[in-house]
Amino acid sequence: MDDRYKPQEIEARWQRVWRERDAYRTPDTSDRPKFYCLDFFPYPSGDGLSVGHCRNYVPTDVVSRFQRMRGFNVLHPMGWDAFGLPAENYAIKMGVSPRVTTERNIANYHRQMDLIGLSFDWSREITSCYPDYYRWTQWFFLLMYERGLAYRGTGQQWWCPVDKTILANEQVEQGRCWRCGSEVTKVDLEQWYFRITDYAQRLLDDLATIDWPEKIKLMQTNWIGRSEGAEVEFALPGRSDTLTVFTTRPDTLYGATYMVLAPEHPLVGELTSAERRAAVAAYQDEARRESEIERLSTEKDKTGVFTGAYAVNPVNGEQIPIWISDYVLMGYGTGAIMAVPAHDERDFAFATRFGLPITEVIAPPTGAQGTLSEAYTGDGVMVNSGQFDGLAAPGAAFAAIVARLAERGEARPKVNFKLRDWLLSRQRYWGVPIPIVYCDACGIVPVPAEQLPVLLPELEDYEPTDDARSPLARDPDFVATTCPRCGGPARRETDTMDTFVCSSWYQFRYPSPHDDIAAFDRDAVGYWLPVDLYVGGAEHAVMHLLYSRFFCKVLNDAGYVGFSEPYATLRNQGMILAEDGTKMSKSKGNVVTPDSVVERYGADSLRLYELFIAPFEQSVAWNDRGVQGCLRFLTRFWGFALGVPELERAGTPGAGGAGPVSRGDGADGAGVNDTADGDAVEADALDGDAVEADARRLRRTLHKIVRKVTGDLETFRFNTAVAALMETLNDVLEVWTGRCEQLETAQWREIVETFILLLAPMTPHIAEELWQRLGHDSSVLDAPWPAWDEALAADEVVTVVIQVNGKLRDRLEVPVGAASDDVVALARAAHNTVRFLEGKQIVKEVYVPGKLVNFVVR
RNA sequence: GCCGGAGUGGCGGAACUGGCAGACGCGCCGGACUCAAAAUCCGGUCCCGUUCACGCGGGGUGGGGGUUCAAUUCCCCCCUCCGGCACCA
Repeated sequence: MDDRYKPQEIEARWQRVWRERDAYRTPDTSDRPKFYCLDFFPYPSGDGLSVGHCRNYVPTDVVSRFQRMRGFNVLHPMGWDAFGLPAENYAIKMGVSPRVTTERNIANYHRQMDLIGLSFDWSREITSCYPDYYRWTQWFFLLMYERGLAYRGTGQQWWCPVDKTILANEQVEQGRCWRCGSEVTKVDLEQWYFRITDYAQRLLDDLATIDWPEKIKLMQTNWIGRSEGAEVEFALPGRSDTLTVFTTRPDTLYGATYMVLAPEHPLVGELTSAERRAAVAAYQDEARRESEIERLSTEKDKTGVFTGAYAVNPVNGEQIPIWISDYVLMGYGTGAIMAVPAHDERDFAFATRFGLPITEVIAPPTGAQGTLSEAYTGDGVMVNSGQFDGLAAPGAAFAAIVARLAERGEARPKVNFKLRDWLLSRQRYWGVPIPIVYCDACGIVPVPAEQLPVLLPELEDYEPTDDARSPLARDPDFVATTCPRCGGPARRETDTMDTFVCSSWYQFRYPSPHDDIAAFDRDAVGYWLPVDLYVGGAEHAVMHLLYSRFFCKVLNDAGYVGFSEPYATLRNQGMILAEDGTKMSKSKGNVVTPDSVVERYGADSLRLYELFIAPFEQSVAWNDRGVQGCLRFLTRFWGFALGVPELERAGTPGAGGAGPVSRGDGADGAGVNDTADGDAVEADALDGDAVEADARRLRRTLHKIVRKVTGDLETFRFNTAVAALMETLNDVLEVWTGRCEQLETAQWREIVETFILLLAPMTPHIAEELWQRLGHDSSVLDAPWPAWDEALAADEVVTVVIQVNGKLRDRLEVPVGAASDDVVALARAAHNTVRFLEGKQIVKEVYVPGKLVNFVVR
């Protein structure tokens, strides 16, 4: 047998063997505890996987293998979020069906995942663009519809002029389309929504029950945007209706000196006086034309116009002018505000610009200002507020004012959320058809579940249009149907669903991926879910991760599942940047693929480096030379591992068993090297002779590394696990190459086999190969994870640091548990310490057992 | 602007509860092997000073202050970078 380490050769061989043995098949039932380990649902892009994607897949694979060795029944599946715009855009450009390119991309992803040795159970593969999957996506839509959670609504919506589709709120970032980056505009359209706002409070509350990164929880909390306040009615002179505003500071009501409506507010037309009509209409027009980027800019000066109308402040009966301005948003609260310039920065800027009165009603702790140079938004005491003067604000004042106005029905406590309903219809082809039919007689009719799927037809022409209609609208065979209710002629809905709908429920599909009577098997889902470990990038914090939680809660309410959070533990991997520290991108030509790395260094070295490169959650620049370092480590381990059976065959008697072996200069030299300073002589005395010391030391090292790697894998500290393995191998090889005959062969075997087991989750191919070469018939995949003995891992001797006035002066080796008086006495006499104590008075002695002695001297 | 996170050698990083700063890896320097190169192996590698040398001393974790016998770690102020939100009343 060739004894050189040839990673590509053994990796290809074992991958074939594992495939033939179906080694990654997860049984549906098992006596073992379950562990569901899931990666974010990937979109199979034409660019294939980069080493950046591996930063996600390698750690989850390591955890899956680790948990399997620890006795869990592990579900580690993979599938494809296969609908979406890139394939469709490519189809428009090249005339190739998105189905064809998507399948090609999937095949490539699958190949690359196999190449790096991922242990997916491919029998559970799911593909969201296949009818056997999207049939159930449509079923979920019907479930939402039945429960009153899917509705059609009109309103101003985000429109991406490049992708030619409507976008949900979460999918617009700083006024730009999350996918293509072009500026979005607003259009009025009737669209389909999911009523996620009904779940706002629960989506917020349940964050406390899940083990997710605080950063993600915070982002969701901010996105949901709960704020407590009150609704207050302002009377309109000469009219029977009132103007309702939402405010979080009812305690500032006496300072409300004007009101502002959003330009789109429905009452603007009616309220505007004849002489202001032209100016108001011009402003509304301007606001409508303005791009979202311009409108959202907080830099620009406030703009607005007076409507000529007035409202009555309910606390003091004063008439205050009503303005319109684009700084008030129609989509939040009531689209109208009471403006309190003295205590709100935006109102202050507006009032200053237009010369509106500013009345101070909250005095800061330093006393009332009289004239304000900026808005005071802090806590204080009410002033200029009639009977309420002197109340603490907002604290007591908030409740007092609301209670007083509530008596007359002019105010009520109110909680508002920033979260909006999820707009899910898309005017594009490559998505799930919405299972709805429009009948002239019956109106909106859902397609009955037994008639699903509504199949997505193949088209000749995928080009989207500017009129906000899906390309499906051009296919008469698709559009024309009969009404499921009355049997009369009807038209199909031609919009498709946001692909985030597909990915909101896929985690329920893997336990029963081929179920053709339900979206999922309840027992299987009851066994496997919630997902125990979910891993993906932080960029989906308020999109997929929010939608998916919402779906789970709806299923819970509908009685399909007994839990309301789908992902118990979430972790976000850091990004891998190119070697120059910039983002990897095809256009810059700096993408590193797993293919190129595997070709040069092998999959195990790639995997090891992905783990070693940095803490899991941290972004970091790629460095090919780092992979080289991992290959060196594996090569050195390979040589050692093969040397052990060789030693066994040579029949060299072990030193321990055959009694102390006199080794002359070599052993002495090593001993001196090992315990260079004089203090260490004591340690040797404890352990008996030097031969025995090596055996004991390596046994301790071995138990320590098992403890270390186990703990690190449990807590996602892969980088330090790898570093510790490298360090331990260095220690082991020092004895192995210098004086291997000092240990019994049985101990060498124990060391090498334990090492193989520790490496198995991270570098499965080399582990399996060496496991076989060491004489095992069964696969290392099913070997039990090694245990450690706390007593054997415990140190016998510790290094105690000696400080004088906090400065390091010397070190001392003492037995664990040595009496503190003895240690301090030894420390005081240590040869370097003495120089610093001479002629000084010791005012304090600090002894931290097993750690350090500090003499404070004067 | 607001809310988070992070600043440690030439580079990636380690130091888990306040207790030896720089583990491990890369790179670099020197050496061995080689006709040569690659690979591999051995030694060195935070900065300054001092010593023939083993050593020894001083400084040092973005900057400034503080608490403590002791601070990369805790507190206050400031600077820089990254991420999120962005007129949400």
